[in-house]
Amino acid sequence: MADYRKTLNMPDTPFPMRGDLAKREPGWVKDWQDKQLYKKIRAASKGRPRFVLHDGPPYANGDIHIGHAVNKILKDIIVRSRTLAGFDAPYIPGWDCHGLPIEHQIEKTHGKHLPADQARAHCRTYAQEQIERQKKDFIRLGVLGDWDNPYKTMEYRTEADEIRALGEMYRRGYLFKGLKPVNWCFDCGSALAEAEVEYADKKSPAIDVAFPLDVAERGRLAAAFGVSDLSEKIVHAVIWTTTPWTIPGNQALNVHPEFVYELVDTPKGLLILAAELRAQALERYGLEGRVLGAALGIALDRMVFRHPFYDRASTVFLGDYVTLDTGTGIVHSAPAYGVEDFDSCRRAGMQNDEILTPVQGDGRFAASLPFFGGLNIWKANPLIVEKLDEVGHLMASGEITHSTMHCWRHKTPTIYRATTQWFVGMDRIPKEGETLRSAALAAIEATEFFPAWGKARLHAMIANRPDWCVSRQRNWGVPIPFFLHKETGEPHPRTLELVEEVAKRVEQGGIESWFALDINELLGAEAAQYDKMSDTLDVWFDSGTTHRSVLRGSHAADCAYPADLYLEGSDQHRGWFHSSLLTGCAIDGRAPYKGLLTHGFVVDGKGMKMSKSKGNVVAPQQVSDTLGAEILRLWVAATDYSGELTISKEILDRVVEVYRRLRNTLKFLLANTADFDATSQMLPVDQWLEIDRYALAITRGLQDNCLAAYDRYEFHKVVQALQNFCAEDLGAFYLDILKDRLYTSAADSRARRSAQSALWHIVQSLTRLMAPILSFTAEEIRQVQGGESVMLSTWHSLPELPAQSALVTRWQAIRSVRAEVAKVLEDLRAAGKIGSSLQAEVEIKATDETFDLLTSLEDDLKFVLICSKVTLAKVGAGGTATAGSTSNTGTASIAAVPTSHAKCARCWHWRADVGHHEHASEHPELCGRCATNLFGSGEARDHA
RNA sequence: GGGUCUGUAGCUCAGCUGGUUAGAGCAUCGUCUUGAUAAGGCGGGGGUCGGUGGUUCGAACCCACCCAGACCCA
Repeated sequence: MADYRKTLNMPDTPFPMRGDLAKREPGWVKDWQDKQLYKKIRAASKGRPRFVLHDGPPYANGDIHIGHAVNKILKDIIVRSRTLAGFDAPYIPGWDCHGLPIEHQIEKTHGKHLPADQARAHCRTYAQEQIERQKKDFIRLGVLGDWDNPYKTMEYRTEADEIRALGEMYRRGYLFKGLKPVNWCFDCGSALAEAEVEYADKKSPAIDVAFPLDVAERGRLAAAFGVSDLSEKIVHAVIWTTTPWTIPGNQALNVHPEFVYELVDTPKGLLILAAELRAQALERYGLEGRVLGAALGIALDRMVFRHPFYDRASTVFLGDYVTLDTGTGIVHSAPAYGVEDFDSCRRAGMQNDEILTPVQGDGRFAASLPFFGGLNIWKANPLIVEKLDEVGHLMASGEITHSTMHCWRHKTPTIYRATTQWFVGMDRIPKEGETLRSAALAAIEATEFFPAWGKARLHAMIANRPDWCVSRQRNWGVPIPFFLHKETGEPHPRTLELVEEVAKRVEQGGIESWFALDINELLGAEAAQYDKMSDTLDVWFDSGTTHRSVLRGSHAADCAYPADLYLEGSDQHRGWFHSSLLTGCAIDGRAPYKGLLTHGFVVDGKGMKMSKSKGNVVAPQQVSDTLGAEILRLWVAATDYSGELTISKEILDRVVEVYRRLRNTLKFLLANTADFDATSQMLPVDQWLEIDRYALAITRGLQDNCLAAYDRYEFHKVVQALQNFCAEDLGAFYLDILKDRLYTSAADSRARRSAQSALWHIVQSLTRLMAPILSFTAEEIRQVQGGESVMLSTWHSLPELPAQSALVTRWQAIRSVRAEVAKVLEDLRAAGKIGSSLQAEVEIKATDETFDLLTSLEDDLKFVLICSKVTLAKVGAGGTATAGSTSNTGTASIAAVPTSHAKCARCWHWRADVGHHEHASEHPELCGRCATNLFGSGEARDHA
């Protein structure tokens, strides 16, 4: 056979079948940076409506993990898709720089006893190093943004603006001083964070103490226990404690509302004990007892007892936290020295100023405390036991070795101690407007949530949260720059002015300038009456005020307020979404965002969370280095992130398959439009063949779907749509049919240029639709085409097409018939009668409607069905075919038989006119259509 | 223990306000092609819709409980 291959228009493109992504991506990334692509996009977008996605700052500690990658990729997809949608969508990445984890990191490497200013200096340097490491990894993922000018919460200006935000909240009356129990180390003389507490064994006294019933309550008590007569005996509630030093601070007793308590007659009077612990307790006291009555804890609520040696009340409050593990089932409560004690007393209505705080920061009782004033609490322990014995309220005394909290620096025991802290009040009435809680709840209503359940989650949290404690006793943080009066503890009357003075200094020299500030410099003669606060702000206050320090501060020119969107993991309902909402409502009376988008966490293939110990961690760097960041991006996009995102070897393998399909489709499109010059060879749509117009119609359908999905941030629908389009609409249908025309008709014929016109538009549309997700590949396509970055364009504008929906309906019907034909051909193939479908001739008997439909395609029907010959016949309903294998569709009966003709050496159709045409003498192996396509005026085609 | 979610073929996802034999792509198996070729076409197999009860003429979809998992609290 002669070789006619070189007479065909074969596809040709430098776009490789394999992406070789891991190897080539770093080069592309560098190229984008060298060309300053982000800046170019900014310039090209200038003047368009702005869309601001405000970056939630990752914490500047540790290398990025898969969760960071998901977050940044989602943001990038949004920024890119909004850019392509015609917005000016800046992206200013940020970092959260202050806080305990960094401070700890410095303590680990430089020791635990560094002077504060040195520690701060190390923290600043360390944070910057971490930022650089993370930045490199983020950029590697293909994330576009202003990486040369990110925001950092440790930027001097940002620190200053945060202080101003605090001042504004103070001015509006949301800040107040209150008490809160914190871990306290006497050797540090300061509060400890959870992470600074270690547990170690300690020997403590263990004592049982009797609290006498207030005489006024005897009647109520008798009734509660169902006892008619207390026979003038003294009644005691007995508690057990390992911290005698807390007895001077006792202000209440706690019982569990659902436990059974008994009134027990003993030689030492009537004792109240939990039924379950009575026997043990009596044994400890060496007493015999007789149960007089029983009552549920709830019956004892608010019953008043007396302090064992001070003349004051100790009232019973209910507490679910009371257990029956040890002791008596009754717990003594010193609200200043225990978290549960504090909470139960506050819940019962005790005010801050009612709470007794006899223990000083140095571990000694206040001088004014009767009996024990000035004593160190540990030294006072035995004296307190003695005192209890002396007054006759010590029921038992022993020792216990148990695990208790110790300072990680000094290895000495720590205590809970109520200290003065600063709070943002949720329910305080501000100087003007409503409470912060109601303002925040209203702001939630005004916010759009993706997905919708985020609203319920945030709402529940805001509705139930306690006041926000914003003060911390730390070094590496933004200061609360207040001066407190030495006697009253109240902030200076000119606090607002002073805050601005401090802010100005911080703007110049960072938070360090506050810590270095001499109080005399700002207060002059008043200095002697005031203390300079040393507290810093909760780091959530740092990131929570970026709507002011960044959106309206350092990056105001590139941003807008309020932001269109905040996007973070679902944990941020209690984090950044939450803190930003509170500061936003306190400062501006509204949320700093119009919309909130949340994504789930990454879990392994079995739905379990990732952990080093389980060995199921997938590192983004490793995926980038093996499969390519593009695969990671596609995985993120293909996953419904509203729940958990699952990742595993198999899942990534499947994602690679999706990528290959998309890539190869684009390769085919590029290869078949390589010789097509859109500016000079593009045909107007009305000259296109019908199937090409249909292809345009479904491309528009795809684009509409994808744009709507991008608009709703439903990227997995984009991926699904692109994949189905490439596989079904293009690969299995349009392109399969098109190959004959593209390859065999004359290069510059209308038939071929029509196809190429459609393909060119499809490439334009697809390249941009995939660009937000497959950003590397989209740019690679642009390079092959010799154009500028795809990110400098907007969604492709497809040509207008009249009667589009009728066209789609019509071809949908044709495709249904085609699917039936394919089954018949498969039967023939399975029977070994044909190989290629072109070897078959098809006979379709159709009812009127289908007959007319197929007839309208004229001779081009055979191309649609990819067989060499089709004959049509009209039958009435229920008509059957006779020859070959058959299949009934309801509208047509289909038969297929192997052709009896010869195969054309060029177009591979099997036709009667092979060797029978005017050039047959020179080209006996060609068919008539190849002869006219090669030497004549070309084959006439209108439909396919 | 509380709050907010998730659970449909091996994988990723559809499945509208409950209504005929639960869909798609990928993977898998078979096969064709060798002019998208470490590609492409065609066909087949594969699901007790997490489980159990209930409401209903009818439930993947509504209700209750249970199981497994995620995030945030306690």
